[in-house]
Amino acid sequence: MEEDPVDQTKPATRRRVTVKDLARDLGMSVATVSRAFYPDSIIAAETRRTVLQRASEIGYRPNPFAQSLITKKTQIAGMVVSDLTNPFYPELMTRLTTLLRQAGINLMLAAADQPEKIDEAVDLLLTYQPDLMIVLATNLNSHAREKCEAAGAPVIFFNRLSADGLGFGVSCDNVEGGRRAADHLIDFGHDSLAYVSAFPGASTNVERQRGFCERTVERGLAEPQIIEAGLFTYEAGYQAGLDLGKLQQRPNGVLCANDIVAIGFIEGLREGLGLDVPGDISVIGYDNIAMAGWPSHRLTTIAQPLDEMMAATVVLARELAAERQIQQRILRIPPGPLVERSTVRDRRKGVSK
Amino acid sequence: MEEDPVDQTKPATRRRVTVKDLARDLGMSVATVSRAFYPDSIIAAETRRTVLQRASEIGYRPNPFAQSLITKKTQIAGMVVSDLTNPFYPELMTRLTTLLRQAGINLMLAAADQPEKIDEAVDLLLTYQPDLMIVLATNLNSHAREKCEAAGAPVIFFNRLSADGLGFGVSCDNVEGGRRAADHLIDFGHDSLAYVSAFPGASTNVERQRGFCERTVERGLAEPQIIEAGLFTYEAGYQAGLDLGKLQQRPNGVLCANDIVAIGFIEGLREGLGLDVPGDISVIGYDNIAMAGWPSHRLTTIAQPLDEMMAATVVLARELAAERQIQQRILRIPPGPLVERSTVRDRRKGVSK
DNA sequence: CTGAAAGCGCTTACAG
DNA sequence: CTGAAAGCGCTTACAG
Repeated sequence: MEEDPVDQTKPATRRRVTVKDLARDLGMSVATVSRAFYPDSIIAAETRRTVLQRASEIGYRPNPFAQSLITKKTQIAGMVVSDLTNPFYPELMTRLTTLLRQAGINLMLAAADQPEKIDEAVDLLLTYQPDLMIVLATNLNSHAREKCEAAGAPVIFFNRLSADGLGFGVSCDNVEGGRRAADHLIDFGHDSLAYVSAFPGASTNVERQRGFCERTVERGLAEPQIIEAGLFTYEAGYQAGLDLGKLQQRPNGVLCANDIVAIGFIEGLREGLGLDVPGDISVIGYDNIAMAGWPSHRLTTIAQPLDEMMAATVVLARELAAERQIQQRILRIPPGPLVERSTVRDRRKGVSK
Repeated sequence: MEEDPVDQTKPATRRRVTVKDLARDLGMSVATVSRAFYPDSIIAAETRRTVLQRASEIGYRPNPFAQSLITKKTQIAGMVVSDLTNPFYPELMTRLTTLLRQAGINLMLAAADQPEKIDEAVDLLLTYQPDLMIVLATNLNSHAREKCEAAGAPVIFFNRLSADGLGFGVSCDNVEGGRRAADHLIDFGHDSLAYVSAFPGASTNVERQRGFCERTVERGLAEPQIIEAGLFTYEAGYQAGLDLGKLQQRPNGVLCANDIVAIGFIEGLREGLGLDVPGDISVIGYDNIAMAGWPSHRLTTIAQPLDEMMAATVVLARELAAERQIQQRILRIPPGPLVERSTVRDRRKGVSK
């Protein structure tokens, strides 16, 4: 029947519809059409409605590249990650990306399997003139931070703060979290404590340790012993478990720098040293990742106030994507609750349980 | 001493250096300067050297937005993810991002905590005219795929293929992987097999199941029983473990759709049914994620040929970012080896082990 | 091989 | 409130 020789053999040129097309279609100038997309610009309400209406009909959306050439804003946030083996971060990334999208901000990724290579990745990303950077799951040195700022992209440190305390930061009160862990252990009759330390340059690690140790001493116990795991990984935690054997006095209550370290640590204790958790030693983690709730782990842990932390980040990101200069600041969110599961034993004497 | 009143109080205007600046600096035209950055353009080798040299001295890099306005290429790949709770994907993301960066391709993220919302995320991303999309850890419906292609972004499905078999795909030979698992179990004396199925719409799941079942029958055993977990998650695997109790005949060898399901499944068996793995039942996973090697799991599993899969993806991405039209194709990589750990027992009679 | 000019798709003073 | 014009930072025919 061949009634339809319209088959477009040309290579699907899919020319995007442009502001000119829409203007012609509406019999308006491109200037007017353009204005309809900016809430602050002066344009008749009726005109705006017409434009927006027709735009969505024919599928017009302003080309963000052309926009950014003029506005110097890209609505792009750079997300800098490295250590994605800690499940805390993937869990976070999807949600944060979703939230930012709802605020009209797109995420470009700068990742590096080796943390030292993160600078190169950031460099390429900077080429795209992101309005801001969000640093997750890695350490960004001051030099790199300055480079971002020089390129017009202020940086938000999520969860960890930068070493020099500059830049924007969103983090929970890790000192307080550490204190709570100490209280919990001591309340439950533990009298010999230890802290499993992870990356020494990470503020989270340092602060949790400080809170934990401070509070322990305040409560009249000896300063907790420190076991250096060195990294925020399962493997490092596992090794720390083995290393516990080298301590002169065996602690009966331990706070680990985070959940993934705690999970490795407990395995190390069990497999390597044949110790029982919580029978011989009680262990607390930090973060409350999904895995902490798995039957194989049932880890008692301090939760992070994730929702609040993300909400704060989005607010910050919106401001930075919209405005020019904002005062740098650090946002501190109170720590989440201690989630009791099965890795802390009640050692109180005379307490029937 | 106040010898240095040079403090730049102006708000760090950081005007980016532009092609004009560089041209003026070199006493050349902007056209010539521009050409230096395109290997294929006609320009004296000497001139190119000079330009590139000076460019890197004063920190000039072409503005990709301005470039893309003309070239219609953005060097941006959209990465579509959703289910990041499966550790397989985060492990992958960092490495893939790194590799793509080395090829000069930047990654923009489209994520959604609920898989149904992925379309909206893709929509916003499309605004940035990515040269291609890479789909990971989620299902993209045909409609969304067509939308991407209509917007000029061909899509590469990584690990999973699209339901309709269209688009580009990089995946290992999951049928063969399933067959190997069957062979291993049968070689080790198992005679009653089962498959724990995950998301029914995922090609990985379907193919592994098919290979496993086919081979089992070929070897003369009864068709494996199917336990429906429904999702690629720990929780689904755990529930499947409990559900095993409902089977009329208890299998002694099981292949799970992937590692994270297998880990949950084993826990379910242990905690819920009091069964011993591998004493009562042998279990094999698929992927060989880092967690499979942890002492708490020691999961026997079929490895994915990740390096090859990523390399193939990068090659594809480069082509798509550079050229106009490329024939769609599916790349099949042979499966990785079966990694023997501690979740499969040797049941052969008369074999001293 | 190089340069002057047009133009990519937008926004934004500047007039009216 | 709207339109004509300039210009963002580039690339690419087109001449030479």
